[in-house]
Amino acid sequence: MLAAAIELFSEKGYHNVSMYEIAQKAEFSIGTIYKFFKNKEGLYKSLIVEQADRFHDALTNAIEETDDEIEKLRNYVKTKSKVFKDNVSVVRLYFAETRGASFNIKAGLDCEIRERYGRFMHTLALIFENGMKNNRFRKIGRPYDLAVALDSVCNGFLLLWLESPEQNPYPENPDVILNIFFKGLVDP
Amino acid sequence: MLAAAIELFSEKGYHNVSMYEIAQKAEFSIGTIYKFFKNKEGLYKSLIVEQADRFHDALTNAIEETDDEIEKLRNYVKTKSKVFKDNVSVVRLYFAETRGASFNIKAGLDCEIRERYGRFMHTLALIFENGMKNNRFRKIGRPYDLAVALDSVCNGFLLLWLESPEQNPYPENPDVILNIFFKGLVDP
Amino acid sequence: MLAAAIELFSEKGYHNVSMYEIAQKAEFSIGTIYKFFKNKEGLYKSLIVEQADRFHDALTNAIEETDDEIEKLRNYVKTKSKVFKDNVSVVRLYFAETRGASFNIKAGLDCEIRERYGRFMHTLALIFENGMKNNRFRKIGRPYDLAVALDSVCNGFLLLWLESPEQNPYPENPDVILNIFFKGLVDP
Amino acid sequence: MLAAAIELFSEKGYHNVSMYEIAQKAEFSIGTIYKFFKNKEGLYKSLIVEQADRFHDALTNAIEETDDEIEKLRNYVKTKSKVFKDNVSVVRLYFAETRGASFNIKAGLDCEIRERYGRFMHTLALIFENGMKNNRFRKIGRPYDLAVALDSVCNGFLLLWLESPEQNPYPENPDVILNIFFKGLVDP
DNA sequence: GATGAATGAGTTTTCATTCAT
DNA sequence: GATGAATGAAAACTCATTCAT
Repeated sequence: MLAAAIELFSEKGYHNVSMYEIAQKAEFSIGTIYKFFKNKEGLYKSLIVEQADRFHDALTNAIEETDDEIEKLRNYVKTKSKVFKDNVSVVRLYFAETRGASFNIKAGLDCEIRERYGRFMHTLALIFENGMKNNRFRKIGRPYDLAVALDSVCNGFLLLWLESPEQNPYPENPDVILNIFFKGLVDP
Repeated sequence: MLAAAIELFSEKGYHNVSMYEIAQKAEFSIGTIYKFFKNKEGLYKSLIVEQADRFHDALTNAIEETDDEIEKLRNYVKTKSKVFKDNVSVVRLYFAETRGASFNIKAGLDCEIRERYGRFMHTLALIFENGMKNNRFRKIGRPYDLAVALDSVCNGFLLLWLESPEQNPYPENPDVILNIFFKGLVDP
Repeated sequence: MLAAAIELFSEKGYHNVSMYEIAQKAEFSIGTIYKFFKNKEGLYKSLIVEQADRFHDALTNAIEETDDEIEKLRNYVKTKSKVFKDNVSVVRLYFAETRGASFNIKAGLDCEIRERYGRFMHTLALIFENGMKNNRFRKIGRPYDLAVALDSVCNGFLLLWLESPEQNPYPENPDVILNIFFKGLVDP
Repeated sequence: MLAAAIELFSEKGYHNVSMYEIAQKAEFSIGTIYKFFKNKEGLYKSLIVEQADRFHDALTNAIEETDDEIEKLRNYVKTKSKVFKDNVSVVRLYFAETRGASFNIKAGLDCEIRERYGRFMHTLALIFENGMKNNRFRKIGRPYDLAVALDSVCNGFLLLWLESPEQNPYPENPDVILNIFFKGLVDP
């Protein structure tokens, strides 16, 4: 049922999908959907939250696999790429809710996802913070800023790939992205 | 009239704003709106296109003010920050249409804005390309990738600031953003 | 102005023509139309009445041209054919108002035209009445019935021609129609 | 539901009846009407087609009840009179669509009914054709013309009766109509 | 428990009519 | 007098939600 809803919402957007369509695709009756979810917003919200959790869990796990900060970032970029490529249909919604402007549901309902996203950003920031303490990283910016920057760049590339996968292949090698941060554009 | 529409669309999203609301806020009658725009989609589209053009023009001008590549980037970041801060209400829509998933209007109508955005990315990429030719920039990535990366990072910071301006002040100094690119996080 | 209105009403029907269209076609402003006619209904009504009068006047004149009853009928059929062929655009409206069901304007407004039509039917009936008195006609029915019958048959043929002029040419010779009445289908 | 729609359309015309009115009269909700019919046009069309079929079927059956051509015509006139008197409310619509100018729905949708009407006219014409072959009928005109003429005359009388039933009683005896054709007005 | 027919509030859009210029 | 911009009432249609079966 969630699968059907995800696909439809992602393809046409919240407001262009009717409960009837979802019921059809899910091969359930409308009434049954309302047994599981309070209303359309509830369905959308729990769907988004579930997926966001899946994403963040996968990313958190990837980061925790190793103690080396550089390797952590590499794992992060690799996993983000993999997870998103495996869930193309959800990514558009995920971006809409976290990075763009979510107009899908009335204001206030989206903050739950934003909050989870914010929490994950802090996890990511910790890597930079620790790396700086270890002197593995130079102090070129505040850790949280760097976390936001890295995540934004990954999203930027993913979006490019999403729009035209053959013209803009998402970099196979995570270092293509990481080097932008690791190597200085100007300084030696 | 456009101002009223922009504010409402930006606040509540295309589908959560009725023509009646727009008419009320604009202090025009519904009929009058339909004299100026073919329909709701037409109003939204021309509004978005106009604003996107304004943004891209401002950014293009900022870039062209100087010949020095580094100064160009600095101008770009400064101007992007300034323009977006002066147009808070439109930025959410602009992001929705260019960076997120636009579900506002049926597929195909949004490509016009995406296309303009893509064209501007190429302009931005040119700076990196020339900088590399001049040896002002090291070749740490493909020019277009760097353009996407820089723009994404700016958007990331802007979004942060948009969500909670006091907690996340958008960096006053453009170098806070640029240093992430200029200085290597790892290399020397 | 009337010409433009007639053409549009006849082509698309009262409800599918807007005052704006009429104003455009007539090369007048909307305001000017409202100087001449109280409202859309007024325009339609006076237009219809004027045309109906023209038709009935032409037919009445044709009848009065001669004293011979058979010749009167012949003139009637000939003139009806001629007048209608010369005013194709109005005929559809005329039929809608007199023979079909006029749903163009709210009930009660059409009776004026029906009444004029009824009056003319009496004029036509008089021919049959006199013809019977003169023994030029056999008494095969009530004069008014015969008038209605003749007029109906003419309309039937005109309608046929109107729908597909090349497949159903309106009889050149009025006797094609009149013979149906003059000659007995069964009796010798 | 159809009954309510027929009555309202027939009384006020397609454009002067709102879906709300129909829903009220039918004691259904607007939404329910749209479950059964795609839109207002769809409701009108299926309503008209159904009724036209009923009429034509009844007339065709009446004709086929006997082999005698004169009796066929008598049955035709009798049945037409009966069926129309039993369906007063639909007759106005039927006339509007078949004999008058249908401006109810946009061009092209009405041809279905016209076509059915045309087909029936050919059935009627066959009676005259066969009657002429059998020498039951004199050859006073082309069979199709005679069919059109007979049908037109019936319609003329029905219309008269429809407008003012007490002033113009529809002839009880079908021969009142048929004699106009059977007996010659002029010839012996 | 599951269903899906029925509901009707809410939306977009049109267009006859007015009236300030 | 002529104009046509502005109005807003009214209409078609959709769809989230309910509830009797």
